[in-house]
Amino acid sequence: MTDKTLAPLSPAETEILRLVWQSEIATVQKVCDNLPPERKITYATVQTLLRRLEKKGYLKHKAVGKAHVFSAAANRDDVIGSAVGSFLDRLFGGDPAGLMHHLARHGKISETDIEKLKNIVQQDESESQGK
Amino acid sequence: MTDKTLAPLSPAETEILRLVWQSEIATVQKVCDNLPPERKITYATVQTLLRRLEKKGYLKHKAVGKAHVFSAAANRDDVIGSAVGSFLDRLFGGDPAGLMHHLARHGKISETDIEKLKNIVQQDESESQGK
DNA sequence: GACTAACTTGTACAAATGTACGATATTGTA
DNA sequence: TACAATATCGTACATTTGTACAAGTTAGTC
Repeated sequence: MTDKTLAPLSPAETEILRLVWQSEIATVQKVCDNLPPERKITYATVQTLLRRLEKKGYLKHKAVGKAHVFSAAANRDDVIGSAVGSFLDRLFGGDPAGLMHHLARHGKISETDIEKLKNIVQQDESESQGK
Repeated sequence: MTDKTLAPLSPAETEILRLVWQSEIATVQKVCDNLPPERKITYATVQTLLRRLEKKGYLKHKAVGKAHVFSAAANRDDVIGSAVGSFLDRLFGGDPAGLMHHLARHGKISETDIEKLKNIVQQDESESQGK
């Protein structure tokens, strides 16, 4: 057992959390810089979201110079897993195939992508076999 | 153009909307019945959510007997598309492959699923070719 | 050592969300 | 036709969410 289920992530928090995961030196400024250009949101707002993410246990920070550098405090894969899980529940009654189906039908995934997936799954199967 | 972007769906609303899509005769009672057993939520709450969904333009209703029967007022595929889209943006920076990858790595999809996907994609490709 | 630029902290606040009660209306039934 | 069961309607309300300003702090610079 790693962490006792953290408070749920809000959409805006999720967005910011992803950016922190993405950059190694995640300071408020850095996160702002990495926001998509169409995303109009002030420094102060990003800061608030980071604070909340820390309070909820998704992030931690250490002071470096006068700035705070944020980093993951919870396992990224677990967090993604639970976010995907509840999204799947809500919109597809928990069925991943429904989601995949949607993506495939709308050209969100190519044949190449599918080939890669196959490899991953096969890889996984042989692993659990050998175990 | 079909509908001018509706107000965003909240998680709870999404959950209920799916149940309406699912049952042909979606009355408040029916939706309650179809909730997963672990989901503790009263009749009144479901009713409020349905009302809000209607106000937002996702549902409409007609009176049948003393009850209201709800049904889709917006294209289901479009709604799912935009829900998936923003979810993807927030958690995977818009990259569907990231999501698929996650699902594959966590055994959420089998080789059979993948085979089916391949068919869908190939189908699609030949269609757009012939057009 | 005083300035200034870049930060953090404290706080605010309207709107959206999740959840639900009480009152009123409708309908089939005894 | 009066009753009981079942619905809807109006409303409420504590939290959470999204967004952000103002005041205080820190660290390098002249």
